[in-house]
Amino acid sequence: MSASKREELIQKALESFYRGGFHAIGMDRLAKETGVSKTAIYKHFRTKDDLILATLRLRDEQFRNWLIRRVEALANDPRGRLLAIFDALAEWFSEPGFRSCMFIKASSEFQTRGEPIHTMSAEHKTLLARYFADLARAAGADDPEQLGRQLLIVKEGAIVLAHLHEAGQVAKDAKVLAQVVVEASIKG
Amino acid sequence: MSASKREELIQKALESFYRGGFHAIGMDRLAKETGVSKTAIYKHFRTKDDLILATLRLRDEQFRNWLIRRVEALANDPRGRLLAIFDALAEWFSEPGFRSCMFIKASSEFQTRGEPIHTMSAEHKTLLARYFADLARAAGADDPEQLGRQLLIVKEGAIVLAHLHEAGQVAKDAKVLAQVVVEASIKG
DNA sequence: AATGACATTAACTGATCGGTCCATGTTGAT
DNA sequence: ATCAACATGGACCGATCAGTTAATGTCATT
Repeated sequence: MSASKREELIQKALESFYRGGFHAIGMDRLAKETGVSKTAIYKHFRTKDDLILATLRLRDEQFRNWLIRRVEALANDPRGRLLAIFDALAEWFSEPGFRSCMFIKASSEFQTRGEPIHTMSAEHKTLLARYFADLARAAGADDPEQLGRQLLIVKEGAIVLAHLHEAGQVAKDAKVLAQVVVEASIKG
Repeated sequence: MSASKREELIQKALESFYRGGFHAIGMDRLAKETGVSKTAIYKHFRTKDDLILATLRLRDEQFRNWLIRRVEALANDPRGRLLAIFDALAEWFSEPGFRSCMFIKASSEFQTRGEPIHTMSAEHKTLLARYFADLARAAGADDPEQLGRQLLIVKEGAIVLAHLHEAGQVAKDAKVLAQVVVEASIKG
């Protein structure tokens, strides 16, 4: 299997797991949906968990790249970018395929601390917190790390509720919330 | 099976599902863990989903009762109670058995809108938003519904992150965040 | 003591689980 | 043309899935 074929498999597995859930999607169904035979899958991934980890690595990269680019496109100054996070989120929520965050779902199904999938989910959130903190620092926040963590809390809460309630309303509430906390955290 | 026996079954099933996950816990294992035979379970619940719904109804009642009582115990004025939500959360996060929110996990495993379990999860969050809005109204918030929804966003985000990162730190960040937004939303 | 209503265990259904094995392609280098 | 290397589908493994059936056990009422 070529490297691009392998990436294609991971991408399709990602979509299947995202739509169907990790435990709910079996390897047989996955083989059918990806078009790659089970034997071929197990040539490249020792276990289902390994494949899940590969999809999460891809998702982490794709999501953070997407977010960073969207934020950069939507605003030019650091303070504006902190708020643009939530405009990007609103766009995501309104996509027809939106089904919450893959890592929230992963940590819901793999709950034990120390479990690789759980750890991977935690790391994804750590990287986001770091990105937010970098923006906060550039914007001159009094405590950029804290502001970063707070904005991450808002983001995660918004995702959970957008999946359950009216996503447009949730996005608006989250943005107003972000404005308030950013305002309060940047005295300059 | 007596009514109290039935409640006991639902309570034990709740704990099993909370610890193990909904798809991951099979009915055989559930029978073993609850001490109630599979036949007896199916006498009272048509399907596994029906049993899950019963556990969620119980959880909704227990969690909201617990939260309301904790909040009432921790503060006497409405404004203080809005913030006490996050002191109660901190207590919950530090419990050894804390494993995120049962409804976030339920909506992660049952993702389709309209599905009873998904709907039930959404309703739980709606009831919490209503409670928060009631407190916000009593505290004289400019837009109590909005403040209620915003505090719910903070709560859900904090739960997700407390499950992944250092729970104590998350609780502190959430409380500071809540203070800022409450401050900004109550001009009186 | 006999009866009826209920709970129980345990075997069983067909389907699916994660994972393996094998016999058959398909391919590229010699 | 041959051969080695690899990919393939599909059968297969024992275990488990949700859910059912039937035979046995328990117990209160009569």
